[in-house]
Amino acid sequence: MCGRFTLTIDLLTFIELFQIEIPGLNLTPRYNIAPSQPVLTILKQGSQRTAQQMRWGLIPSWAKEPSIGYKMINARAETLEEKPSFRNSFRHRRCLIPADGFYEWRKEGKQKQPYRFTLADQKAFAFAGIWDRWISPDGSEIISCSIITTEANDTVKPLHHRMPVILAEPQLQQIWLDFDNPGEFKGLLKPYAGRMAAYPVSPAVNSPKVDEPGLILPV
DNA sequence: CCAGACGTTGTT
DNA sequence: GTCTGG
DNA sequence: CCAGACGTTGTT
DNA sequence: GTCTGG
Repeated sequence: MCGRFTLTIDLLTFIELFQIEIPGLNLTPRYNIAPSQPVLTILKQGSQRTAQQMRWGLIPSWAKEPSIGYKMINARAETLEEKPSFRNSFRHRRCLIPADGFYEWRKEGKQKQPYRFTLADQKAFAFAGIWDRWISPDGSEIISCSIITTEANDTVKPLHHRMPVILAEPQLQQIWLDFDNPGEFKGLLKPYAGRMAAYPVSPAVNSPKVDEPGLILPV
């Protein structure tokens, strides 16, 4: 599962890691990115990469109401090829969603204790994402996205049985954007096999309105 | 044929 | 309990 | 994901 | 838009 994440890197790191320069991009560090908010994504445009702000929570093009997006923040890797809401996006509209951490919660007594997960080296990575375009009755457009989930790996398993698909290697990220043959992606949508780190953080992160550096400090 | 759903997570 | 908002 | 709202009537 | 249920 993935319902909250972070992206705290600076612009130079972003350019080096994702091989894309976006004129005028203001990469404000984010410590609590929540569903329904705009997220920074990377997609392929011809042979180039381009960046696009999207709403997190995929609204299928045929939806009558945009509120359906609140239920579409994650898409299960196991059923991507079948689900009417995701299938065409999976085939034709994949994206990378840069991040350097994500949160999971565990009930501890009556409290919900949040934990932050990162790669062991703390470097930024990308979630595998899909997107769609929705046109409202008045003609305005919303581009929205969903984060793919898979089984949890050994680091996440103690907290939850699902985790987002993490693409850490630039080569895998490129394949995710490029493939047009299903055989090429099968290996990508697996629990992350590299080393990760996890630590408890302040419950201040529970409120999606809070977005400040203290949220990623260990408690 | 038309009507109605289309999703995930977590909890029981 | 369920939906919307962030 | 979690937090917070969830409604109508009538009055200003 | 496309699939499932009736």
